[in-house]
Amino acid sequence: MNGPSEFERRVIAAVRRIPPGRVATYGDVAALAGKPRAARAVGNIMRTAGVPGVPCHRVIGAGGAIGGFGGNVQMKRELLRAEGIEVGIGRVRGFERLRWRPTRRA
DNA sequence: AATCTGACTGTTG
DNA sequence: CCAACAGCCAGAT
Repeated sequence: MNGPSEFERRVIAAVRRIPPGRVATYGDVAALAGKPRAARAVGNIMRTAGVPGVPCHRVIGAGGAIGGFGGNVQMKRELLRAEGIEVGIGRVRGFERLRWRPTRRA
């Protein structure tokens, strides 16, 4: 059984070092992993990994799209709010959108 | 090895 | 401002 690939490990490490109260976009994490264009792959890893201790709820879409959270988007929003990030409800390509603006570049 | 999928993103209409 | 389309990427089947 193959362990996590280097890319996956890098992505997890990047997400892991996102400080509380701060967030990063999938593109930012991808860039930190060395592939600024692999935002989609990052999302896939978040979806499959599900590693405890990784604040995956701090990773959001570039336009403020909250993405997913095992379908518990509400919980993800609550977690972000618990970290002092007030979010509003909007709509970005059919997904929920946060009112706050991502830092763009961790 | 080829094909499909999707927690993305930027551009167009 | 919102919806749809196209482009890109790594992992899974």
